[in-house]
Amino acid sequence: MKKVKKMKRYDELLVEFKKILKENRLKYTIQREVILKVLFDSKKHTTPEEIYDLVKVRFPKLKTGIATVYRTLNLLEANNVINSITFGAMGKKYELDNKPHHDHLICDECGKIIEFEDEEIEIRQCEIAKKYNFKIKSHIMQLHGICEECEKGGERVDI
Amino acid sequence: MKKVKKMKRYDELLVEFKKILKENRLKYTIQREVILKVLFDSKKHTTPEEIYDLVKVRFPKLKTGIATVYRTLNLLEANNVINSITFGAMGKKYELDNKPHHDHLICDECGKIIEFEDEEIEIRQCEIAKKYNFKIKSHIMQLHGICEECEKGGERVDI
DNA sequence: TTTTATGCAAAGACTTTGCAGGAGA
DNA sequence: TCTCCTGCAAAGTCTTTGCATAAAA
Repeated sequence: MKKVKKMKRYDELLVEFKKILKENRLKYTIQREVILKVLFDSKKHTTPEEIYDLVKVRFPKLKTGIATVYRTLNLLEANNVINSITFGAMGKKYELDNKPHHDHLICDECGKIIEFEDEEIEIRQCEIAKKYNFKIKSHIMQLHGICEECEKGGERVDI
Repeated sequence: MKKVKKMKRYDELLVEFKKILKENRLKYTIQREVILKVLFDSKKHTTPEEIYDLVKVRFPKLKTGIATVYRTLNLLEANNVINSITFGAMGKKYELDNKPHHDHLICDECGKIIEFEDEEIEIRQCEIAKKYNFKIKSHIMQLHGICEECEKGGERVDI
């Protein structure tokens, strides 16, 4: 039941990604790799628009279109290389599926996201699922509220 | 800490809604009530489009525009009369905030939503929040997977 | 050579907004 | 009367799609 996920290095991730491409008869392109790289380096949850901008800044010679970003994100998500998370009005954000399972504390004031893991909750979730004969594949848990800094009147932080 | 919410009758809900309108110097209109009524009667999570259609079917004489539906939903949500929940690609859905706090099991196959309550998880969430000095205002927990019927190869159900 | 990707621009889906007329307080 | 609402249509977002060209296999 318990699946421990080890943080992958970038080269491992790339090998895995190329394998997925091959299995689906898709082609390796520099745009696809660059988007993966940007996601790998991003330590936060990132919107398609932000990814597009990062690609333009870091690889200015490569003319990458926003459509390719969307297409690649959909591809990566469909193959479980990345996850998406949707906040109220803030839209969809992506992160690499490259760390142990975790959930999120989200500050509704500054938008900051704090990640945490809690085995006890995971266990309880399995029990609940069992009660309903439901087979859990994934879950989303977001605790919304006000973070310590905002409570004290801190500054605005980027997510 | 523990706030037990009793299921309200429609007349109680309406009184509360009128109070909110008054407090915000907003006007009572038949469109606003009708949208609230449709939400009250709907036992499922409902999209703006569905609410719009229901209003047209149930109150055909009233020419209600989709813009009013959106405006009213935003108003109701801002005043915590309704909650919204966002599923992956299925868009935003609303439900009356009129039952004890609960979370959702969501079948990725047929889209069915099963609601459940679990005090143990709520307690654990408070502990986690305390650890991060985070003040929780609300939370979202969705367990995604396959429901019993779909696992057995059941039929498609509307949410 | 064959197939799939890409960028661009156009189209789509969903939601919000501006406005003039209409309804509530 | 004065203010807020409404429907309509137009404008905004965000995302996807069609197409001709370009790049990978």
